[in-house]
Order: sequence, then structure tokens, then C-alpha cells
Amino acid sequence: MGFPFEHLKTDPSGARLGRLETPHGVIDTPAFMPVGTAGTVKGLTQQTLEELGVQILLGNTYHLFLRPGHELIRQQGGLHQFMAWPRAILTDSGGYQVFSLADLRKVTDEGVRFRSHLDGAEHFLTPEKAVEIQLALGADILMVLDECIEYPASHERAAAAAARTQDWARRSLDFFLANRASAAIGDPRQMLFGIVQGNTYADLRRESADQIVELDFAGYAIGGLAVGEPPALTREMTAEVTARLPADRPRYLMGVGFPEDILDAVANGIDMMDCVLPTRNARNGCLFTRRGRLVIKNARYASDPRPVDESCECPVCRRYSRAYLRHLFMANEILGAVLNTHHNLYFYLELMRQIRSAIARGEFAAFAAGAREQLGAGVE
RNA sequence: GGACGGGUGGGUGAGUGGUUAAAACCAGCAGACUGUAAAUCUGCCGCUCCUUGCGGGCUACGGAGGUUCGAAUCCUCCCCCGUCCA
Repeated sequence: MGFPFEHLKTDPSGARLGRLETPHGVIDTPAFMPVGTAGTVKGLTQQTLEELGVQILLGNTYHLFLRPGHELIRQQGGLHQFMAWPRAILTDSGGYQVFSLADLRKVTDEGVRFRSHLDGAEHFLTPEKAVEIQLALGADILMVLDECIEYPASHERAAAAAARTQDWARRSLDFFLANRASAAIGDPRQMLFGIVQGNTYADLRRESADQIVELDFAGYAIGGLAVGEPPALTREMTAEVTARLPADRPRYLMGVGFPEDILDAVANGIDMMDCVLPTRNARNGCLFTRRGRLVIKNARYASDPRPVDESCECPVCRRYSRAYLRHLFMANEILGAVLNTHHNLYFYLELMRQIRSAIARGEFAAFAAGAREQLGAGVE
């Protein structure tokens, strides 16, 4: 039985083309994964996501554990069946919530004690518990619980977080190997990914990467980046890590990013990314276009009859004007959020298709340079 | 005709003698958003001048006049609006 990830080709620039087989379909890489934290990509139906060509979605361990609860989801036949999503799902472990819910949690070597943001109740998430929950959810790709810290952080603090992440990775893998066969929703092809930490310290990143690779995970993620550090550091840390990751395993840069960041990541050999930007920004009136960002709530679009992006083939751009989308946003109409999200995700997924096509042609560097130039041109 | 209540910045609406250009909210203008506590958050929001500073000037709480060192706040008259009584 071959390994589920097939590394098809590396472009002269270093960009990789691949395909990852999951129990719920193939993922063409480099891939962008829309975030559906609570079992929904806010604003879009699963049908629309399928039409957009989404091959894999994110779900969140912490949020689904709190509500509606992983046992309920298990009883409902797993997350795929529960949310009526036939394609692949990657569940984040709750590691990011260690970072984003900083004032509601306490981290120890054993795990993370959270006070629920919903009702204040205390919950204790351990690496084992995080895997157990993700197995119950039936995720195609599970993530180990990691300690994601803020930027800036001292070398000492970053080293401690990386060490703890490594320890948790070992525990996660042990638990995963021992329990996946007996998990009610289990599938032998479920995969667990390890996570590299190390903040913005190259030596810690290298050490973290080397150690995590020894554990032989199905894929490797780079966490703790794009949390406020300068973009140059994001690129540098990504490059440090990917240079040490095995070529035959998928690399996942967590939480990235803007279109420019995606181009950077792919150039550094990243295969998978996820980010809330296209969906969250859509709800906040920020639309992505080939020529950069367009803030639809700006008064200048009040009577603009043009589509958001005149070169975009998406159903929103083919049908609606900027003036109408601005009206919907200003009037706080739900459809505004829906259409904005639809457009933004189309833009991201189309960007990924173009990236894969460019890599296949061996022209990624030229493509990226052109795309960057366009993104910086500004919306007319 | 009479009795009450009320008229505040684009709107709603606090304030009832002294850092009050005037709370708060809404509207409006702009910005942020990177493994989602986010359809959220932040800033600005009378006019004007400059050496852009917790800077200067002007205008402003229905209208006119008055009391006072000082009034959106007190007094007088007038004009509107609402409720009730005839």
C-alpha cells in the first residue's frame, strides 16, 4: 500500500505539486483549505463549497467539543455525515485556541485548562483528549495539540513551547496509533500531522523540525507563524523548516494567509494552507481581487456598476455590481456576507488552481512575480 | 379657550448655573483583520486657521430679551409640538 501523499513534481523555484489521498477524496496540492470552525464555513452552504471545488475543509476540535460535543457528532455518524460534507476534513487540535484564548486558559505539561468562552465551565484538553475527540469526529487529517505562542516571545519561552509541543506530539502519536482502530468512526487511512514550533528563532525551528520528523507523522505542519511577526520572518522560518522536512510528506503552513503570503509559502515548498481571511474579511467588507483588496463599504463604490473584479469568473462577479454589494453591506443584509464570502473563496481557490497549473508547467516563479505585480497594482 | 409635558449637534436622546463642542447609541467616513470568543474591533465624526497642539478663532442646545464673573441649564415674552379637559 503506497503512501497517501504523492509528490508529483518540484518546480525550479522550489514550489511543489502533489496529491494527497484521504478517505474522502483526493486533495490537489498546493491546496487552500477554507476554515469551517464550528462545522460550517460561515455564510456558505456545503453545496456551494462543492461547486467552488473545495476539496478539504477545516473543523475545530475545541469548538466542536464545546458545542455540540464530539460524542453527539459521533452518534450522528461523524462530522462528515453530521454536516453533510462528503469531502475531506482536517480538524485543528485546539492548539490555536491556546494562543487566541490566552486569558481563558492555563497551560501545563499535562495539557491545557480552558474556561469555556460559552458558559465559563472548565475543561481540560490533553494531547490524548484532543486526538480522542478528533477520532470521534472522524477527521481525515488530525492535528496534534501544540502550544502556539505569541510574537514577540523570548527565546526561552519559545524553546519551552517547542519542547512541550514535541512532548505532546509523541503522546498524541502514541494515543493515535493505539486507538484509531477502535474508534467508532475510524478509518484506517486517517492521518495525524505533527507540528513544528519555535516562534521566530531559526535554531529552535530547525531543532523542532528535526525532532518532529523523527516521529514519522503522515504530514508536518508549521505552526506559530503569521501571528504578528514581520512577513520576512514568516518566510525565513518557513524556509528553515521545509528544508528539513521529508519530501514525501505533505507540509502544511497553518493559518496563512494573504494571497501574497500564499505565493511565498508555495515558493518555500508548502503544500497546504488554511486561513480565515477570505471568509472573515468577506464578512467585514474586504474583498480580494487580482489587483489587491477592495473594501466594498467604501463610499466610492456607492454607485459603481462594475463587478468586484472585472476579470473574475465567479458567479458573484458575473451577476452583481459593486454598488449592490455595497448596499447589501451597508444595510447589514445577510446576502452581502454570503456573496462576499463566495467571491473571496472563489478567488482563493482559483489562485490555487493557477498556482498548480504554473508549477505543472515549471513556470511558478514567473507566475508568482506576475501575480504579485498585479496584486500591488491597486483596484481601479 | 384651559391644564400639564416638551423643543439639545444628521437621527434617537443624556445633561438642568462652571474643563460642555456638549454623554450614550444610531447613521456617516476611514482603518484593521493570517490554524475564527469576529456579520467583529479601532479611530474620526460643528466650521475654520496654523508653527497639528490635551493649539487658536468662530458658531451651537426653538426665537428674542434679561439675571450672573459665567447659562443648554435661572427669569420674561414669543413661536412650535404632544397629551388631556372644555
